Amino acid sequence: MADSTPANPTATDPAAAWRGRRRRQDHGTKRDAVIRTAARAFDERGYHNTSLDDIAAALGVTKPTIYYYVANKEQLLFECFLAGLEPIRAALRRAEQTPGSGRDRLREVIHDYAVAIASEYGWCMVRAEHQDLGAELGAQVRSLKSEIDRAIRRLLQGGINDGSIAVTDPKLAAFAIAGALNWIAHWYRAGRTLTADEVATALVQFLDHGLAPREPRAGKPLPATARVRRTRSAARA
Amino acid sequence: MADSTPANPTATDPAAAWRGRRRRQDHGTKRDAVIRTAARAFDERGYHNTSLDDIAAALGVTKPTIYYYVANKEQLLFECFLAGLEPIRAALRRAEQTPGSGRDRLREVIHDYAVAIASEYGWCMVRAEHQDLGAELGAQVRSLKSEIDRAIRRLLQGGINDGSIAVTDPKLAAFAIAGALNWIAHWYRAGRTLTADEVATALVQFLDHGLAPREPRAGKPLPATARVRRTRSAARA
Amino acid sequence: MADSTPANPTATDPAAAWRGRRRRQDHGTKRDAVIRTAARAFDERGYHNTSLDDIAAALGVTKPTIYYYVANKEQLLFECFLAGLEPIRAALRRAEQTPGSGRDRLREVIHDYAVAIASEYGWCMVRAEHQDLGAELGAQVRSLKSEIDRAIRRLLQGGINDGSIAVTDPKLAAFAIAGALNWIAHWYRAGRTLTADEVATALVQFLDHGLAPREPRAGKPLPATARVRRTRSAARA
Amino acid sequence: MADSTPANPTATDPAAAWRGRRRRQDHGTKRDAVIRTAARAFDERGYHNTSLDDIAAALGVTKPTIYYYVANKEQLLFECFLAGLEPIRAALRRAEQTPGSGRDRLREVIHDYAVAIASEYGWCMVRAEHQDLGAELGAQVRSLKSEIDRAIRRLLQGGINDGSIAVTDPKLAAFAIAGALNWIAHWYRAGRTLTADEVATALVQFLDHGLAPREPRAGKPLPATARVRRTRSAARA
DNA sequence: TATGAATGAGTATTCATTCAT
DNA sequence: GATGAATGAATACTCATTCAT
Repeated sequence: MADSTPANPTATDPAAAWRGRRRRQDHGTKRDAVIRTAARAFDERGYHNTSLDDIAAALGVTKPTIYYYVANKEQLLFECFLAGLEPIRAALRRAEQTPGSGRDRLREVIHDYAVAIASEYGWCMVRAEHQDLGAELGAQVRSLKSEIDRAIRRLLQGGINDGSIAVTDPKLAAFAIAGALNWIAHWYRAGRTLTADEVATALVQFLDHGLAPREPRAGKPLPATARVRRTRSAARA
Repeated sequence: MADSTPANPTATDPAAAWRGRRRRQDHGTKRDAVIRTAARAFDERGYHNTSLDDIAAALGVTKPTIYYYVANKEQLLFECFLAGLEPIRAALRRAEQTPGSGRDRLREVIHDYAVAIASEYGWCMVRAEHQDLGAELGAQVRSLKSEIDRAIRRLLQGGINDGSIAVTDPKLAAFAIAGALNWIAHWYRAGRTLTADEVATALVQFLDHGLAPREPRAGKPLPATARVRRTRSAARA
Repeated sequence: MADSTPANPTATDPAAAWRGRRRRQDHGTKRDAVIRTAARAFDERGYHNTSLDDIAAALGVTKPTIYYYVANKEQLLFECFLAGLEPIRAALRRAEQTPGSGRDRLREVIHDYAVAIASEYGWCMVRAEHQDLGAELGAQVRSLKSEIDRAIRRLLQGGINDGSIAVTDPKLAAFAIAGALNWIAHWYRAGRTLTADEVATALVQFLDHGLAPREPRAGKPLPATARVRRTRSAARA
Repeated sequence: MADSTPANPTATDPAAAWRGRRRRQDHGTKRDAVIRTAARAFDERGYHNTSLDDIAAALGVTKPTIYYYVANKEQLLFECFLAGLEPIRAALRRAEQTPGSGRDRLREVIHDYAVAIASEYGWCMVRAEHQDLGAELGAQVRSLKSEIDRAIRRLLQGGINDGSIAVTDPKLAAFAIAGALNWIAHWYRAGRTLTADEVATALVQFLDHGLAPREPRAGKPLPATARVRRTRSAARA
């Protein structure tokens, strides 16, 4: 699912996966193309308003072909979810291995989380209904989501403990943060005014300070270096 | 749609609207019952996984009866949306006529907005897909939603102007706030640990200050009186 | 069903039957209004595309009211059929009591038949499907229609016997004549260029001579007096 | 749609198209079978009294299969119409390229038209209601029908000009002729006493001369050769 | 690998009809 | 006489899924 190779034609045009003619290894590429195309279609039309025929058509393939790559529609949605979730989990793993105040580490996570939600998989992660996944996969999704929720609460608690964060109710704060970030999937469209990175940065700032005017010496500016790593290929996608 | 009468049996058990035997005037009550029941069903199972038969069954009525009260399923979803939206619009109207700093007024709105989203109509307002409403109603919903977005931005700007609010990007701040609040529809279940009012209050606080530790004298405590009006019947619904 | 009274407001505006307030006798008038309105609706939209609600709406009445006047929708179509058929049967009765050559008498019948088909009941007589009437009424209609068919064949045969008519196959000739006349229900709209009487006269002429050029002395002109009785109120309706 | 091959089993038993096992190319045959079966069902029970399940059952297939071949029920009716219309249009094309008096050419057309109406598509061409086709297809049908009407009027006018035809009003004559022929769809059942060709011939004769006794030398007999081409496979169908 | 063809199951919607008032 | 409210039954249409090729 990773398309870190910047020059990956199937990332922007998944249907291209069926045009090239290099036999071997194609399977993975094609499967990714199926999933990515599904994610886009779900995002545009919603899960139930997207038929497998729609997805097949977008891929320039026929419906049964999709079944060659995924077991069924449910599975397809699940894969979209996983694909989108991975960068968030990576960010959390990174945060756990990074030194720094709870607040700084949380800010990092928030930023990367925001970028992930702004991806084409945002819809599948945020707006897809658990009921559409059936008992089995639905439970898996729920579990993955709550794992993330717990990780964020853990970061919050860490910040509270080290004095870098002050929130009264970490559980609700986690929900608020998640909400503000997940909501990106509702309004953000890539290619318009803002890049994913800009959105992420602005949200970090808002969630960091809230509405209240900053006191003179508060909020020592985020060390510039910390932001350098950003600007991944996905950021502008 | 208003169920200000605290002792309204059909608010908790809409099917009751068909059990009483006072013929006339029932029409409005019954229609409300249909809409409320639909909202609950959509919330539980999602729009597409809820058949009109499900709703009819929940009401103890047959399917065509639903068509006696609303034109079609789309319309039904739309009515749920409107029913849920009304308290938010009322809160905004109230805010516009209330004196006070932009920040105080926005806090009020945030609180009431949160309570509204925690209602049984939350799902319909937040999670329903515009595509499911068709061009006509979809556009109406979009327009109503953007009206609210603009109102919030206006409050933010007011606060920025009067110095009570400090956000760099009011547009993104509005999205963040809306997201944090709308997300309630994803996780809140009435009747569990928290009341809607508690959730609302906690979110107000978080959005007010963000993660940053409060500086000594900052955030003069919200005058206690301001919170008095709260605790409406809906708050615990 | 007869609206020979020229000044009958309910003939052109059946809904008027519910506006007047003369209690007694109204029943018949209202029933006629129901039937006439149904006939018009069936003509415009077809039987299956016309709901009883449509008819009720056209009458400014509610659906159950219709059931006060007719047993059911089938019955309603049947009544329309009967209403339209009556003038044709009258014409046939008249022909049987009229002296003259078979050809002259048939011409009379053709004329009146044409006018009847051009009425608002034309559709119900010609285009309604027997299956829509159910076994019982369907059989009645079939029987009435075949009665008319037989009467026409009898007239033809009379003409053949008295030498005024020359057709090889009276059965097929009867079908051809009926077809030419019934077809009026497909194309004729009252109030446009032609009156029913003009159409009738033209068809009489065509069926009388066919395509073949008339021989010098053939077709002694129809005595002018014979045409006088024409021009009934219905003719222009 | 052409079943020129006399030994085409699917012409009489469309369901046979699903029994053979020659995969490829069947598509067209099967589609024809669907249309032909629909035409028969509509003829027997009427459009609205025929469910797609009925048609599917007659084909020994399930309902969705029908949707594999046609877009919807409307479309199905339209295809029946087209299938039936084709021979008529062919006849008109032939007439335009044939020398001879207007009257002779019209007689040819009348004959072929009659045979076409006597086919299993007769009902769809003549009795189907335009409203059942929706705006789009309804307009197409209307246009095709009026094209035929105009062609007949043109033939009439040609005959009038060359003196072979004498009708006062070509427009009404065209309606009368069309009516006499279309009416076949109401009364003719294949396989009973008369063949389609016999009916056609009789109607040609009647329309040619009308009721009036033939004058001694009028109506030079139709050259026998002209009738030779007749007797196509469809004639008895 | 991919597809043409088929189907089972489901669902929104319509409407004639009934009946208590 | 008339109506508001309700319902049973029917039906077009969709779509995920399968399978032989």
